[in-house]
Amino acid sequence: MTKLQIHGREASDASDRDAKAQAEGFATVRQAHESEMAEDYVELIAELIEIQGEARPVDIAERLGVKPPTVTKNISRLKEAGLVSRERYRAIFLTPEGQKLAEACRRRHRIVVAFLLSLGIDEETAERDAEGIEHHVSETTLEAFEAVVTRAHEKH
Amino acid sequence: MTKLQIHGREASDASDRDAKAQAEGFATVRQAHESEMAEDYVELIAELIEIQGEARPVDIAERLGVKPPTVTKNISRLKEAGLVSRERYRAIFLTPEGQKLAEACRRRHRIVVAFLLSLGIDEETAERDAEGIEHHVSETTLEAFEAVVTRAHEKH
DNA sequence: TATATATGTTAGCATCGGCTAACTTTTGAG
DNA sequence: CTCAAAAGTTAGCCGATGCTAACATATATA
Repeated sequence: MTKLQIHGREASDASDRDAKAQAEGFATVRQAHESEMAEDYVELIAELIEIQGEARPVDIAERLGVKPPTVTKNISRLKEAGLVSRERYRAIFLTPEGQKLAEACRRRHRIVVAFLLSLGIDEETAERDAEGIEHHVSETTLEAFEAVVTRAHEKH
Repeated sequence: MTKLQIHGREASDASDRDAKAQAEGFATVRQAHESEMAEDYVELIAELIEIQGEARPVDIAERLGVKPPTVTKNISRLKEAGLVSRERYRAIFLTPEGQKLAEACRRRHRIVVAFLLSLGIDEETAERDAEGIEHHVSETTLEAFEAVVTRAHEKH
């Protein structure tokens, strides 16, 4: 097949690689979206257990801004995924795996918020943006954020 | 109703406000997700028109890492939304509104990438993370990013 | 110009994560 | 202890965004 055709694709190897890398990037974002629900829930459940001693659907629904049936449905998905344990009508607990994920999410969240604050962004915006950004930050970028925060603290 | 009950919610006004703010944050993230598809498509269409002279479904599919029928379906959604114009089996064009959105997205994308690079992150990771992050960056945060990039450039 | 191949569309399906309405269970106040 | 209200669940709906299989159209080359 001849190269550089007008319609029949395959312009060059370079743009093929570009396209592939781009496609992988979008795939990564789509995967991140799939785990966002789980991450948001376990993070919130850990938070609620810490401040209230237990996590109940009604509180989760209120804080996520969704209705109780949505929470019920998603909690059962998390149970299937092995992240939470629970019996009908009872409070929700994290499995060891869920705790591990929650801990990682909370660390990441803290770092992203601290990083945004260190740029001079106001607290409310920092929290809001962090909520969306945190799910899309690679470990590499997270470490860079952490370094900035540390440096900002050193300069007190 | 008495306050600070074990089961009957309403712990305090402060935590009520917290919960509300948190819920709004999650709502913002969900809204961002709804516009992500449109933003990714118009951004990519503008890019393809620039580098190839036209945007065809096959290229969009390849670069997004999805199958052609998905592109057909989403393009028709964008057409309904008034962002693209097109006739069956022909290349895709952006309406003035679509061009405006594409331009805003590309500017935001450029800033986020430049910002991550200025933190010392490698190009591939910067591109990958930017793809996910860009949809969740408020104008406030974007300006802070821009300022960091500008300062980094000034330092030669 | 005829036709094989590349491109594009349609139809039909699945999953995810929202919702409302209606029902069940738990809880706490009287 | 009873029973009303709060909390939780179930059933059934919707829209978004993916997919495959089958079909339609356009294009380029023999």
